[in-house]
Parts: sequence; structure tokens; C-alpha cells
Amino acid sequence: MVRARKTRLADVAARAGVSRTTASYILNGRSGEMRLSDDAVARVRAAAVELDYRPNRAARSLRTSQTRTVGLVSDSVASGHFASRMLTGASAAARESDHVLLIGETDGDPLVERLLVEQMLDQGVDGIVYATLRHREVAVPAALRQTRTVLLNCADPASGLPAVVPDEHGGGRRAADLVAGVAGPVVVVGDDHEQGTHAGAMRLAGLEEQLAARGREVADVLRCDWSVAGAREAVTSWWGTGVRNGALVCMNDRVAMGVYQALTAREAAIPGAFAVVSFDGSELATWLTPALTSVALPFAELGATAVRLLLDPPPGASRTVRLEMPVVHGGSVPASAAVTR
Amino acid sequence: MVRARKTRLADVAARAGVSRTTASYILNGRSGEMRLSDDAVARVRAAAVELDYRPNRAARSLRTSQTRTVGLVSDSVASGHFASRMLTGASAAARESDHVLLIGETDGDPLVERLLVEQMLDQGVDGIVYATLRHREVAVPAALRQTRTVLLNCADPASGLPAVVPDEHGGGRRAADLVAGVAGPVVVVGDDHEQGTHAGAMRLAGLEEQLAARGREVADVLRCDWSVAGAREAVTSWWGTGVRNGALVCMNDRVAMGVYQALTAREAAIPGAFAVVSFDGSELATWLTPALTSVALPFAELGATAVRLLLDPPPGASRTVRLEMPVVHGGSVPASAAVTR
DNA sequence: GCACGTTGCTGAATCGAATCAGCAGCGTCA
DNA sequence: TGACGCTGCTGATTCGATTCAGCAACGTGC
Repeated sequence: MVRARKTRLADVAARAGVSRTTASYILNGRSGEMRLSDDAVARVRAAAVELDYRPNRAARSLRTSQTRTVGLVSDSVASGHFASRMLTGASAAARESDHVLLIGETDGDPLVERLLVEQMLDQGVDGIVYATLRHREVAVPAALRQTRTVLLNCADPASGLPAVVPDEHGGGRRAADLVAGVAGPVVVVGDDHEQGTHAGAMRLAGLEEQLAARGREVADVLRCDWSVAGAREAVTSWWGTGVRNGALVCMNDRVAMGVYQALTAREAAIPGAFAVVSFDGSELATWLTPALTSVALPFAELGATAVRLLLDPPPGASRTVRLEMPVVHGGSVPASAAVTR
Repeated sequence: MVRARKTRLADVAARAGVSRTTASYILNGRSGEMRLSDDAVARVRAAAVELDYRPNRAARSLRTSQTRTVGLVSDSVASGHFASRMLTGASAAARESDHVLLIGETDGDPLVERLLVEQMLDQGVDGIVYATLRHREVAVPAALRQTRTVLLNCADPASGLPAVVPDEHGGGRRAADLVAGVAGPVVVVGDDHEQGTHAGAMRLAGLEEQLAARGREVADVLRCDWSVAGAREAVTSWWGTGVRNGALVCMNDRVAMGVYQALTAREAAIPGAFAVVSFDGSELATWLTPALTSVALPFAELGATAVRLLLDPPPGASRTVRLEMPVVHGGSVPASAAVTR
């Protein structure tokens, strides 16, 4: 806690033998806007280094009303096991642009949300990323109108705010490509049970579309919530239909874990009898045996993209950026089933 | 983006018919330090509400050199599947005290770490929480000396900085209590392979101590890294020793998952033949069948406690706060084995 | 030798809140 | 009536950087 008296701009200016004005312009890289001798520029630069000058952000913010600060408000992204990587990506991207990332969670409470947004606005954030744990529709709080906002992993059709989301539809098509060559029926496990969640419906739509393009179809959709137990039970009762091979497309990795449990208990071989593919690409996919082939949510990239979009908005940008969902290959699909485009 | 011209303290003062000084004292709850009429106080309060006055943080920070901002620097906490809850707890605790939480990750890169800490110091954070994904020893960067610092999930013996960590030793004793009544040998899966990691050694020490107190002992320690595959293989080769019942104490939930896979493949019943307990208490524990009984890392509490310790340091505080690891009960230990203290 | 343009800077105001030092006005008391 | 003390405030400065407007000093041309 030995904090020496900080050097101010005035100290640098004095040491370089120029005025604060001159020093300010030089250190902000705006010496071109003034006629300044190379000598003066060099002296100021040297003085800044020698004195280890670091501008006082509060003073700068007061003058410029910019804080080099980005807020990220979410329902519960930090609590999410995998979605928290959005924070990793977002904070890295903020750092790239010499900003810092402020985070806060509302846990879905609208009152907390309002207070949190106001708190961030009070702090003078340069913009806010509004994120959700699950890809879904939202209605953002009105206070967000007071600053620049980018939605992350969600959409607010009413507001028309720019958004960064995973390309669930494209992901569905990828899943189709993975299983198109598999013998036996293609069965989806876990329909879109969650109100307002985009993921399920869009993945399914992409899957069906691309399967159709390959002359295949979804034979069955097993209804269950997106949980291990739900999927296990769904597959267990479906087992009674007598199907003994095919492809099981799971709506997320937890569902796939339930599917593994159900199949393993019945000594059905993966990928021998059943190919299994999934969505999420979480670490869980690598823990299963065989490792699960999963169409991944690029969370870190999503977070980083949202922050970049907030800080340097491209001129005539499209309002919604959809990021590709890459396939993380495991061993749950027979190699022979791979269909190249 | 319709941002009306903000109301300043001067506006409030004018509307209330007092000076800025008076308004400032009243709005900061320091009217007691001055002799002020109840009437003036009421008028200022009313004016502030009517004008929706919100102090400019930059101006306040410039004057007071406090920012109501806390930094959290970590190696890769946000990327951790479960440890990211430290962020949840930390940001909630920050909000409680009208602070906001700044986060940044270094990914273990010392250069990035230095830059990140400097960036946060430049921002004028009121303090920094230095966190690690795994509970281990660290050597904090020198720049942290410039501000108040609390370590989270790590310790730096050299610095003597206050720290908040899980009570791994106590957790080990809890695990002992869970399995002390189980028939058959107590076997530990996953020794402390990671350099500088505290968790393994301390859990094991607590386990052995409490088992001894109950007249039991650790029969075997299976060496493996703390991964699903490592644990699965370790148990698989241990199977050759012919032991067909007992208790398997896993060093974390992923290890337990590997143990489940190995046991299930051999049709060894859990908890019938083998009781399984673990450490972490992550969501993974609930995904396994039967649900895993696990001694939990209270990540959210750890994060919250660290921030509280930073913001209101108790006077003669002990330097290291150890938080209890609560048991999350699943079905992987036979009910009869429970030993009450 | 004087007007004029260019070069190379500087002075002073500003952002908005916090805070120290001080000061009218009134009542009281001798 | 004048000294004194109390009440209830206010003026002016400060924090540190940004930025507009302006101005010496010098060279050049006529």
C-alpha cells in the first residue's frame, strides 16, 4: 500500500519544459493537430516514460464523459457452467480496446435488473452488453436506451437492438450432415420445451431442412426437458418401440449424457448401434465415453464479438450477427457416416 | 440513446434555494456535521428526487479518489465450469455495497497479469480480489501492493495478504464421516498430482485424520490425474486387486464420473457394493446416476466473502478466512453408512 | 522598416462534486 | 450598547485532464 504521489500531466509538462496543453496533445497522439517541433514531442514522450506517467481516468472521464468501461448485465451467465465463457471472451475483447469489463447478474429479477443497469449508467459505462444464459427472446429494460447496447445470446425484436447470437439453424444443418449417413432412423431427443427459447426450434428446423436435402428425415422426436434424467427416461421408454440402431440427435450435452446412460444400461453400442450427436460442445462432451461429437456454442467468441460490436460498430452493419457453431468431433458418430458437402 | 442533459448538484441546489455546499452535505447524509434547518434538508431531498439527481461518479472520484469499483483478477475463473460462481458471489457482494465489479483474466500469462493489474489501478479501483481457478499457492504481482488486495481461492505465504479459501481440511473430515460406516476398504482416487495445488493434500489429510478418529484408515490411494479418463483407468486397473466392495473417495466430481464409468462397466452397484463420495459439489454430481454425494466448494460464498473482506475489513481480522465445505447429499453413499458426530 | 504569414507554442476555462474556512444575522447578557 | 455565542448557511478552491482561442517570435517580401 505504498502509493507514491502520482505524477500528473503537469509534472510531465514541467519536466519537458512545455505547457500542459502541449503535453496533453502529444500524449494523446494528437500532435499532428498542432504545429509542434519534433524536439518538443520527444521531450514530452521521454518525460512521460521517466516519470511513469499514467493519466488519471477520473479526471479524463469528467472532461470527456467517456470511461473506457463496458458493462455486461446478464441473468446468470457467470453461474452457467459453460456460458460463463462469454465473460472470458468479453473481458478479453474489452482489454484489447483498452477498456475494462464491469459485470453484474440479475438472476432474472427485473427490479435488480433495473437497479443494476442504473448503477452501471451512473458509473458512466461507455456501453452495455445485455446477455442471457440461454439463447432466447427478451424485453430489455427501458433504461438501456440511455446508452449503446448490444444483445448477447438473445434478441429483442421490439427494440431492434444489435445482437450477437449463435447460428442455431446452421448448427442444426451441421448436425444433419453428421448423421445423414447413419443407418437407421434419425431421432431427436429433447424438443423445445422452454418458452421463448430460440435454440431448440431453430436447431430442429436446421436439422430437418438439411436432412431433407440429403433425402432423410427426422423419424421421431422424444419429448423431454433438457436434463440428464429427463433424457434418460425418454430414451428408456422409447426403447420399447424396438428400434435397435440409428442416430440420436440430442438438444444439448446434458441430454446426450442421459442418452448415454440409457443406451449403456441396455448395452447398446455407441457409435456401433447408435450414433449420438449433440449441441453445446461443453466440456461434458469430452468427459463421456466415447467422447461426444457436439455442435458447439462458441461462447467465448460470442462474448468477444458483442464487445467489439459495441466498441467499434461497423458503419452499415447488419443488426444481428450470427456466429457459426463449429463441430467438436468426438467418437460418438461412426467415421463412415460423415457426409461431406 | 436519448440522453437528456444530466442534472447536476448545482441544479438541485438552485431548485432548493441553497448553495451547492449545503446540497452536497445533505445528499451525502452528512447534514449532521453542519447546522442545517429541517426545512432546508427537506427541500434539498425533494429537489433531488424531482430532478432525478444522480451524482457524476467521475467528478466524485476525481475529488475523493474513490471509485466504488472493485477489480477481480484471475487466471481463468470465468472459464471454469463451476468456479465461475465466484464471480456471481463477488458481483452480488459488490452490488450490496454499491460497488461494481470489474473482471479480467490473465490465462496464466504473467505479462497479461501485470498489464491487467495496471489497467485496473489506472481505473482507480478501490481494491483488487486476486483469484485462481484452483486452490493453490501463488506469488502475486508486485503492483498489487499499490492497492488493497484480498486473495481468493489461493494463498501467498510470502505476502501475508488476507485470503479467503475453502476449508479443504475440514472437507476431508466430512468425507471421512460420510464413509466411516461403509463396509470394505476406503480407497482414495486421484492423489495430489498438481504442483502447488492445496486441495488434494489438505483433503487427504483431513480424511485420514478423521478416519483415524473413527478407527478406520485409507487402504489405498489410486494415482491418477483429476480427469474422467484418468480415474476410469485407475479404477479399471485397480479392479484387478479383487476388491469388490468399499468406499471410493474421489478428489473431485470429474474423478467420480470416471469412477462411475469404471464401476458401471463392471456392474458394480453404487452404492450397494461401493459407496462413492467426492469433492466439488458441482452440477455434474447431480447429473450422475445415482446422484453423487459430494463435499462442495462454496464458490459463490467464497467470492462474496472476498469482496466483503475487501470493502469492510474487520478490525483485528484473522488473515485467512476458511469457509466450510458443505456436503451435498446424493445417493452414492448407503444411508446406513452415515456416521453422526 | 513595416505588413503579413507561419511556426510553435501557452493561458485559462471547463467538467461536477467535495470541503475548508468563514460570515451574516439574531438573541442574550452584563 | 457592545461583546459574545449560536444558528444556518455560503464562497472559493481543489481534484487532473481536455481544449478553444490566442499570441509571441521570427522570417519574408516589397
